[in-house]
Amino acid sequence: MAGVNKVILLGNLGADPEVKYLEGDNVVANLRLATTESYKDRNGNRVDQTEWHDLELWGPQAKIAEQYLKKGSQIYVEGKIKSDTWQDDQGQNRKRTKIRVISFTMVGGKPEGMGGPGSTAPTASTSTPAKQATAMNTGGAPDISMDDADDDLPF
Amino acid sequence: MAGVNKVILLGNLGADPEVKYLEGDNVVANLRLATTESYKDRNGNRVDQTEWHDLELWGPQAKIAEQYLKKGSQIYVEGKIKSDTWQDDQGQNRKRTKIRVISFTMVGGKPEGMGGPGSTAPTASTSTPAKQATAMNTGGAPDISMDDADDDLPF
Amino acid sequence: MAGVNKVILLGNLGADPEVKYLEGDNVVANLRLATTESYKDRNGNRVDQTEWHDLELWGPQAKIAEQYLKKGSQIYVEGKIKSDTWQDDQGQNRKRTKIRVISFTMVGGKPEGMGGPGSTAPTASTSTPAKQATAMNTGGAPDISMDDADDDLPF
Amino acid sequence: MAGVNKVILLGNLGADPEVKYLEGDNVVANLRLATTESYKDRNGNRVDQTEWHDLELWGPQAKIAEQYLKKGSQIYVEGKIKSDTWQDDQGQNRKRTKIRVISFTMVGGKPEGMGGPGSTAPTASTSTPAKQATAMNTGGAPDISMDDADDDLPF
DNA sequence: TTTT
DNA sequence: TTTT
Repeated sequence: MAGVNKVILLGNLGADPEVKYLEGDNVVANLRLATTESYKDRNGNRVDQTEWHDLELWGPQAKIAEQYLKKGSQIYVEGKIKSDTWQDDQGQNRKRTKIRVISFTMVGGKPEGMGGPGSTAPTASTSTPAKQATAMNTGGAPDISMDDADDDLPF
Repeated sequence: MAGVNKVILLGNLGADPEVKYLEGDNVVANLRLATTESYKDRNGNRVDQTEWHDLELWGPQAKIAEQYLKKGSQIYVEGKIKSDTWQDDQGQNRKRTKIRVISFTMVGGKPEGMGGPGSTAPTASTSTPAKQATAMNTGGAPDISMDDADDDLPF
Repeated sequence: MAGVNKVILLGNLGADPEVKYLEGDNVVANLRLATTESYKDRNGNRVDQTEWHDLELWGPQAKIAEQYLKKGSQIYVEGKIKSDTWQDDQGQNRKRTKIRVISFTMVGGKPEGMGGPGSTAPTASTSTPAKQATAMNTGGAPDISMDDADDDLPF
Repeated sequence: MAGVNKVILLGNLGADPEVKYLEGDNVVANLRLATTESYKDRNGNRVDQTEWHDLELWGPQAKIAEQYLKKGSQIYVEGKIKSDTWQDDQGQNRKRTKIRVISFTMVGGKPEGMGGPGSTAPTASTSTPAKQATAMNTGGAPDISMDDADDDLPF
């Protein structure tokens, strides 16, 4: 049935991306993203509330994340909620929820360590012409709008 | 820092709302929402993938949900991701993620038992006049756009 | 530079789709969508405010719209804002804004005239196997999640 | 009827905000926002496509925009589509579409001239204590999540 | 556990 | 011009 499962996040990475290269050309990156909201409590005091999100990126996006993102990077993300369920050692049902990223884009300009000589490897755009070039042409700040609908990923 | 944490869902309820009346006028409703996505696997076979979401509504929204929603209802939801973390009996860190609903609206026409004179329980609108009226005045089909930003809820 | 231009609509069609078949296999459908919002004015009177949106769909989506949507259909839409600018006869700059639909889905169950014998033309799924089938397999209610990023449309 | 009319934009201002102070305490700000999308045409050449959006902000938001935003600022915006229709001199029906901003937030760090002690005009926070403080407390980078649903604006 |  |  027709359904919509959409997540939109804007926040900062709490750590560098964790990237794993799997067999069969697959790459997965895991990111920790903080979204912070400020509000006033009933006494008028400002309170910051931070929510931490586990993001998962696959394929070319994982590589771009590895290359350009690091702790503190501010990104805009579109994705969907995805949970894993399993039984733990005690036979209890467990559930873990993460965000499967559909697209993301860096905001707020280039990361500090970027733009220096050789820092944005010019070979990137030639080695993976179509999608990697996307990142190169924006001057280092990856602008990723590719849809992963056809990725046929193993889950 | 400025952050965005937004969820948009369109799906069907897997069960009737579970509503709890708490001390101090507070009401909370929990909903189970299914969003189903269809795609083709690498063999061209159609696969349905259902994600189950735990929704939480507070105050007037909880009452409207109790009044109008039931198993099978199709709703559009805006909310935000919210996790609880705690330690279980074994001293392990646990996390549970749910969707705090900001606004929702029923889609696909009125529920079957609705629309006749007096069919919308009059007690609901008297207990919380202002906002409940929102639902009443649309002829029974709740159209809820109220923001809960000022609810000053206990979390 | 990285940008986001996203529109999310849920509303009803004010008229049947207008479909044009162009040279070179292209098809375009134009829809008029109403989104209605209810609010209370300063006197506590309920006011309905309707916004009309011009939607534009291309290719397989246009055909699915032609086949399944009609005046009154309730749909959920994701798209982006797109304006045309030109000079009119008086040499004045003119601008027209429409929504280029990325994906849409019908909500609220099948249209009335659907489901009967022959009503969901079986030839549709064979003539455009991959994407048209998406609509067929949902039993008539089109569930369209295809991205049109690669359509390479003439604008 | 229940409807959804939601716009999400991430882009840069093409000019400084234009702010008008109206009778009766009302303030309105108009912004020009560019969202740029990159794609490859059928020859594999990268093409940048920029869409310009007319944003309209009212009340406290207009003042915050005036105070903190300027040409080039990168902002994330949520709003809704709103059109004005009228007849021009020739008796022709005309339509102009703009985005009524519900909330916005600056991205990419503070503006350059900001952050020092006293650098954020203290008069702003006193004139509209509650909401302006939102901007003050984030260290100058306005983080605005207020809903304008209750503004009861003159349109 | 929903829906088509 | 839709819908409730």
